[in-house]
Amino acid sequence: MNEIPIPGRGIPTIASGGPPEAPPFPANVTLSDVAQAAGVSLAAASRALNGKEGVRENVRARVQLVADSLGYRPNRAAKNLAGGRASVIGLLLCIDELQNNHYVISLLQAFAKAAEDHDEGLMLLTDSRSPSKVVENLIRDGLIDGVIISAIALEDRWVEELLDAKLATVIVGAHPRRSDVCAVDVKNREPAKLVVGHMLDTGCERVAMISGIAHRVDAARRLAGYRDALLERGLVLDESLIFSGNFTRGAGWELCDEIVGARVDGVFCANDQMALGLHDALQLRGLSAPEDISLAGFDGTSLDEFRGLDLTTVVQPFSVLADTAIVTLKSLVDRKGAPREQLVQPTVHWGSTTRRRSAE
Amino acid sequence: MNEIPIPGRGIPTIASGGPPEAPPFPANVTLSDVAQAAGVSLAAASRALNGKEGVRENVRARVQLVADSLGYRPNRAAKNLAGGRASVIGLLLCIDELQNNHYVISLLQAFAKAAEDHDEGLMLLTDSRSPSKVVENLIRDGLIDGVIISAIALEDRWVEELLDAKLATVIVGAHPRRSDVCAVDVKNREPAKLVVGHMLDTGCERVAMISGIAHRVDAARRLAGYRDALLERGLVLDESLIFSGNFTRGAGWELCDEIVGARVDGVFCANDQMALGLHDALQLRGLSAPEDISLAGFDGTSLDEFRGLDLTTVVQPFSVLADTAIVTLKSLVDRKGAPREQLVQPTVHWGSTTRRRSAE
DNA sequence: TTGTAGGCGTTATCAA
DNA sequence: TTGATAACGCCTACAA
Repeated sequence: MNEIPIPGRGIPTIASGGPPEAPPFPANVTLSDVAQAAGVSLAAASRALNGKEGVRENVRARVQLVADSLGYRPNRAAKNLAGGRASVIGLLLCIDELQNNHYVISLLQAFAKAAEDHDEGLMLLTDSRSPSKVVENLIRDGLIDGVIISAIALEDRWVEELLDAKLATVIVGAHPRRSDVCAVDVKNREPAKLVVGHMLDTGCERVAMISGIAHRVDAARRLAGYRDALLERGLVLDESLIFSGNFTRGAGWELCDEIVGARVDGVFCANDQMALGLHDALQLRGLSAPEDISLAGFDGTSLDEFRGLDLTTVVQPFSVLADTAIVTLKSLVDRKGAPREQLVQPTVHWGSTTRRRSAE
Repeated sequence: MNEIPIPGRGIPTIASGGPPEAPPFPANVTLSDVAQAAGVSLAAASRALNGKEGVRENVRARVQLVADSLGYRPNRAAKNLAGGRASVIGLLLCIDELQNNHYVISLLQAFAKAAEDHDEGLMLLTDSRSPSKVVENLIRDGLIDGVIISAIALEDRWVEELLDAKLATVIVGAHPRRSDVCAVDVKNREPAKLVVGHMLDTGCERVAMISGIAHRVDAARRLAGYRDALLERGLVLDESLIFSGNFTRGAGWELCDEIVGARVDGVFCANDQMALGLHDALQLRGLSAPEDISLAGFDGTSLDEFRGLDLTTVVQPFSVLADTAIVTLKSLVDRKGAPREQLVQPTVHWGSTTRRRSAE
């Protein structure tokens, strides 16, 4: 065992004490450097640092100390190659959605933060090539431990291929058919019912809905919530008040005429984007919310709109969603199993586009 | 040399012919598998596949063929560990900018595509932690070959730290002070001048400008272009017509009153977001472009706006920007050197918010 | 032009 | 509880 510091590497011994003289970026210090400095074997150092058992507590503490003082950082490539985790997760999104879909952007943002919190790298995967190509790469490249996919931002065939592969996968949102996959989603039905109910309870008599893309699970659930609210109050369901949208701002904008023509006094939109589009169109017609029409959305992605607009909306807990998804994925990677479906509770932001309860 | 397929790995020999029986994802085939199947050594196979010299052409062809038929994919982690390139690049952005900054989103989108074209992985790096922390990780983790940073989407200290590190770095945009770094940017001054000139040449007599964040290079250059256009036509520069904005939609919205009060008949905005905000505000006042006020922006991020709005704007060639940046970074990683500053030519989209040339 | 062998930094499997 | 030692998959001198 050669205890002499390797020339050129400049490994400070513990005795020489204190933090390194702060060269901006000390030469890479490897596990073997740490082991040497701590006077233990490579294996012991590895175990100590990874929290595995089979190390005396005082040894573990010493190794940890040395590692810290040396500024040791494990090399992820090596870690990965050696069969450990890569500590990198993939996030698969529809690249084109990024442009105008605020939900996707918020998701991306949340995952960026959550990944950092979990000390995981975040690899951005996109769908511009064929699914199988990407999936292949994912699995074989050995660069990531698992994938998180946004169901709603991806064509079905993508999701299918991914799920059929044996890569650890967590889906954010719900899959229309498959239940053999871990999914993390926000509750859709309940809060939709809550918001619509609120409109009905604060003076609205004809509440319309702009629904989302028909075949999507979240859209269906929000629509169900709308129905729930009406039925619960013994109101008849007027199908002509359900306008079919597509989650885009343009949809809300274009449906304005029809909606105004239907003489409604409240509109629940399946997402904020459509609510915003509708709001703009209404504004141009000199109509405002909630005076003329109560307005509510879903997602909470428009809270920071620049103008006064303070939309009532169901706020997705993006950070919780991301965090949960990552925890689930890690658990999957470690073969610890994970719950099939986890529904996260959103909050409702009661903005100024709906009336306040008279009781308040 | 054992030519017998290793049990459990199921490596199809060439003789057994054709593409594998399409198990969705054949067991990982390694370089050594390829070498074995091709009847050459590991080293030879490596050389052949990596285009290094010292391999007979026919051997190279054969290895390539075998590799393809086996569906060989190099393991990036191993490649990286062995000192080769990781084939992963980092993209460092300000995570909060993602929310409302269309430029950043477009950039991200472009890089996602470009990275895929170059067969590079894209690691999303964010600025939520301290710079040095991230930089450290980048350098030591050994997962990425270099970083691309968006200058305008990052605090200066970030850029500084990154540049001071010895990691291969390309900056998209311009750095206010440092010139010792490779930068890729769009031309700002010329096209700004062109657009403003167009407004002046098509009947506008008082053209205002909403500038961007003062200390940013791109903002300064666009402003310079505005000045150029006026001066070139021998017009006096009315400083009161330069309104200071901050690149947000809200800025355009809020400046509307002032601008209308200044009795201008044209406004050049330092980016599209401000132009959109201004447009909305004008529309609410019953004013429209170009009848009342000619309007132009910069970036080209609003072309797909949902309503009729067809804004005249300088369109950034995002894909070219991304491609150039990646090529430059790769060249840097390979220590081949690269040009200090590369300016990419944008195009101008002549929309309906400015008048047409009378000649047309 | 080829092949052999050593090493990249970790983790994991064994003996001790 | 420890510590050698063999993988992991690849690249690259160096030797043949």
